Amino acid sequence: LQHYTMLLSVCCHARDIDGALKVLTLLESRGLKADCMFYTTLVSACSKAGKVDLLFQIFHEMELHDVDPSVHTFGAMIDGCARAGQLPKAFGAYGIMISKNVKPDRVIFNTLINACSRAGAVQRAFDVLEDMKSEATPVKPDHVTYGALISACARGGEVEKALEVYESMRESNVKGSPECYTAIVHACSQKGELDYALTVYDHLKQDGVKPDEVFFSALIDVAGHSKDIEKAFSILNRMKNDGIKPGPVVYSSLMGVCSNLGEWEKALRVYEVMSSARLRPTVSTYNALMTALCEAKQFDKALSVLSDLKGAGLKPNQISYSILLRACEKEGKADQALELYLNARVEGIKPN
RNA sequence: GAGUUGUCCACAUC
Repeated sequence: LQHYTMLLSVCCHARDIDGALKVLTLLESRGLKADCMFYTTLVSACSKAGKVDLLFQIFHEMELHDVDPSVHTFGAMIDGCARAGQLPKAFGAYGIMISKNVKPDRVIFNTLINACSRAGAVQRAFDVLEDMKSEATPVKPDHVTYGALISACARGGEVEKALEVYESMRESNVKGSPECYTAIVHACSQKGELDYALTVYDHLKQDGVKPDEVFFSALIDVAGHSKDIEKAFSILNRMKNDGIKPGPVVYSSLMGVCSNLGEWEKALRVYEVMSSARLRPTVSTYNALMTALCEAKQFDKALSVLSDLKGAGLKPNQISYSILLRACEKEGKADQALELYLNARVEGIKPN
């Protein structure tokens, strides 16, 4: 069983669901019995791959084999339903859990809150918060709870409410994670509230939380939405002052800002800075650069960025080709469009 | 060996 479980881990890590299922078949063909963790790992893999039906099939099989699902199993199920945008099913899984007398823990409640968040059911997320507090043995919100709630409000466009949650987090004894601060900064970006976002940066330091790259990336994005490209670039210096090296994550955001503001030459400069720092751009970095170039009618440069992308050993994605195809459309380059389209197909990219 | 929160890039939707 240990060996098959290791094999399963490998498949799940590679996001190879079919392989993962084969491991189950193999294991059974050898007369072995999968245990709860094994099934839960499978359920989690389905969850990440968005395969809800398969997820329930595995759950069913688990029951057939008399393996009792644990709170982890239900957590993975609820999350899988949520990722697939199936809020009723998520609560359905929760109901099954209760009926089996499995006690919901904090992770379960956090998962439910996140499920509501993804479905845009902000009020319901707060209902879950009340539910957890009024359990027989009350479950206290933690940093994940706060992060999920802030994100729920931000997604629902309820920035004021997000701020309330954020403030109550800071008033509580719960120490926020960088995610919570990033979420509130992101909420600011909707309103172009650069000043408040920078205040959050001060809070974070006051609160003794170590900012990470994603946090700075969010700050850069807010500066971009406030159309302040100088501020966006200056965030890099703040990072360095905090002893954090700018990496591909922040450069990717910066590239996005340049692109949104039509600054294609600055975008190219960012690209050069990245290469001289020996940072590997991500696909989204390349996409942002191609967008900037296409909007500036620098189509040939955009094409050479595409070949850089491939040369770096990365795979262009659906977005990469959408950007270029749209540029072809605007400039009447039908032949090039067809060629790109055929390339995309050959590379296994499905049109949406 | 298993479950939960954060950023950026095209399009579409509102």
